[in-house]
Amino acid sequence: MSTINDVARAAGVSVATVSRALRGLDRVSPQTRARVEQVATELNFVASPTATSLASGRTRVVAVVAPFLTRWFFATLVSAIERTLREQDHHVLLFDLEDDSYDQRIPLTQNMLWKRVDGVITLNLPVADAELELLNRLGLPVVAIGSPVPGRPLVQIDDRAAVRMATEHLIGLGHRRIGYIGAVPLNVAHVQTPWARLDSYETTMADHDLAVRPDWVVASDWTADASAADIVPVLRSADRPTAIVAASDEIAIGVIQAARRLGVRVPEDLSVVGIDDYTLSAVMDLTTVRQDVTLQGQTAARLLLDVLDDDAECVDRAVTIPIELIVRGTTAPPA
Amino acid sequence: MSTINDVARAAGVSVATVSRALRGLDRVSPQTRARVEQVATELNFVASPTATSLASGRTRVVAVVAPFLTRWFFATLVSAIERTLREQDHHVLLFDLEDDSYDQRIPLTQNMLWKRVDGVITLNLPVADAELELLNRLGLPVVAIGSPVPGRPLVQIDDRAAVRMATEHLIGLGHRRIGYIGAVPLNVAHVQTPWARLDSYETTMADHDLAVRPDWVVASDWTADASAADIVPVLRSADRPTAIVAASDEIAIGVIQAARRLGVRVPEDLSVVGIDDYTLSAVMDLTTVRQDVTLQGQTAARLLLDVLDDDAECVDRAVTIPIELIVRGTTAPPA
DNA sequence: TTGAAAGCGATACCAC
DNA sequence: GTGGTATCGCTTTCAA
Repeated sequence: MSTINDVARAAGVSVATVSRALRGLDRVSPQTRARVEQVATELNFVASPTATSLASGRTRVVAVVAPFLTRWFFATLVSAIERTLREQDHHVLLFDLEDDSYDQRIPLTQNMLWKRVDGVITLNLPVADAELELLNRLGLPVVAIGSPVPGRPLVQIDDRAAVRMATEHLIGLGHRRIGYIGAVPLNVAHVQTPWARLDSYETTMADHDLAVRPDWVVASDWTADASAADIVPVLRSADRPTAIVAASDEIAIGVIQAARRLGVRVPEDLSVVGIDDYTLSAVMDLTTVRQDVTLQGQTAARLLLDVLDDDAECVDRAVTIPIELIVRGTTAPPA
Repeated sequence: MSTINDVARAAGVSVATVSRALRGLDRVSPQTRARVEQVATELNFVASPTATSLASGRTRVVAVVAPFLTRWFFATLVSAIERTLREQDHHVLLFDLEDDSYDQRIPLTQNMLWKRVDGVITLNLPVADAELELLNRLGLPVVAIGSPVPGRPLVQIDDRAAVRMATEHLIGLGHRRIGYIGAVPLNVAHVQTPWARLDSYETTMADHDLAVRPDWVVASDWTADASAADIVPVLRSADRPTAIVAASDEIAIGVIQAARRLGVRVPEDLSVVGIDDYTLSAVMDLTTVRQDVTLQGQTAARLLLDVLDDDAECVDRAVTIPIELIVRGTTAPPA
């Protein structure tokens, strides 16, 4: 492949001129630019990004850092981010910090980021102190989604409002005996979303003078498989709740399947509401609070691009993406 | 941050020695190496990957190219690839070629790859002629998953065997009236997996002297929402099949939900079998042919690393990952 | 075992 | 407008 020297030689100009011409800078005559562009095309010239980065100090690459990837929420975010960045000629370097030993994760390191990326987008990633110090020391712009990174802009939904919306939907239908699934196991206690959601459930119940029964609040990792197992004792008990708020749609689907297996009819015997509006939620006819995940990804990417392009201040701003109740078939008034 | 010069100065040696010492090359005395390493640590030195790449010609970055990302299959692959590559100090540059206009995709370009990555892994990506020519011209090692790239190694499952396994499971249960969903709409006719699966269904039926009824072969894009809608006419017809082979688990889930809505009991009135063993398949109690997606990703990554490390020949090899029938509750003998 | 110096392929400043 | 050239930070001969 050809270098800028080849182009310069073939076009009969200097490399400086080629560089200017191809990057659309001014101080290049139209004829010169045209000739250079033509030669570049003929020679299949594309500037070496590695050389460009070394000289300019910018990589046009953004690190996207996720604690998992296989979950729908994260994959959707990554997709949205990638496409938004690409529109501005930026690329995504992806880090899946999942460890083989569950309940742990790989830490962010200098060697993942240093001189490799211009900025970072974290996806629901609670950062450790050492990581925070690293990001600050490297002077990297960061935008957080979901879980905040101290001092950095944050894109999120209002978790409390989402759960309140779900819970009050059930209350509005006449439910009084309402359980909750999605309390966090201790090992992920540093993630805030689960806490905020659980707390909002409790607050909302209290606001309506409804009792929170400890045995109706069940912990579960956020998979359908686990929740299907974890909810069984609640559904089996003689006096069970008439409705369940699930912290996510995947959890909700687990609950629905468990109910079906136990002969508990949804929604006649049990109403179930989730949060997310996951890919399968429509087909499962699941009532849910929708969050626009793609919009969250786009917003974060644009926020970061603004900082990178304008060298603008990386403000400690928080953007909250609206949510929306989608009533479908898994909720109904209690029997 | 510090450069190799800072380290050299602080350690009282030349940059050449620092370079050798830190990369573990020989011809460095143990004492020198120790001193250099210590100084490097003290100064938080990490070699600039951009400078290293320019000098060495290698980026230690691999492009992972997918037509979608939000689908479970692709996200799982990407995750496996990222983790495998990271173990060998390689990174993933991610490209989601999905276009806003559905049924189309962004093409691979020189500027995505040239001097930016050392190799490419394609995920179920049928490459156009121009793209193939580009990959060859750039001399990039490529490993394909799912959809082959001519002349390059391929990691796949045996789609035909998978569908045969699913179909014969139904036949073995006594079914004779077996339908199929997952034929491709015309706009994605270039993807081969759907064709292979459909063809295998037809062949298997023929091998067992069973009729393939055209009205029981339904086209559908591969989402649960679509399949739930597309299967309705079949389920509604007076003489409907007693069993359905779905080209994927997501499709199968759509079928099951449609059946439920229409009052068709699964598996009493209708058996359903899928392919994948998707995240929700267990909780949905879906009989399926499992494919190990993580293993496919790992295998592809290792294949590519072999080529990159050993400068080995990029053989036109095909690795077929085994599949396995998982019998669960959505299949049973016909009434 | 170590060091000097020539690349790698662009950018960007400063003359002209 | 255009060209010369120092510079980015490392790798890699080649000598010593």
